[in-house]
Amino acid sequence: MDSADEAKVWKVIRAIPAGTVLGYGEVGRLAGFPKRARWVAKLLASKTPAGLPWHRVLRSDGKIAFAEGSSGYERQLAALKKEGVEVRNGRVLKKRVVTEDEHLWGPPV
DNA sequence: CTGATGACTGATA
DNA sequence: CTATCAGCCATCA
Repeated sequence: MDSADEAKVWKVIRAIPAGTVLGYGEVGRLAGFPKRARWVAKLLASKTPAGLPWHRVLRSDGKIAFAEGSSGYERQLAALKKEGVEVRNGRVLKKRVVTEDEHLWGPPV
């Protein structure tokens, strides 16, 4: 895994609009890695850059990936609510995704 | 090399 | 709706 691959992932995550969420698998797919959801999760677990909106990344079913009650869970939940995302019992309602919007890959940040 | 593990996913019952 | 199961893939003992 080169840092270039990681950079793609960061770029995708940074492109997620506030109040919107994406799944690990979707982030991986948009970054060009269809079957690396776990790898993306691993990246976030250890190499998350400062300022990255990692809290906008959830499981495919819209639930927070952390165990309920854990510190990470609390932090992510708070951050999501703060951005206006509706969360019910650890699950995000009306999950809005950016899907295949190519403008995502427009001008470099 | 082998097997276990994990911020995962999709199919099935 | 929840519960299992089988893939998936990088990392580590």
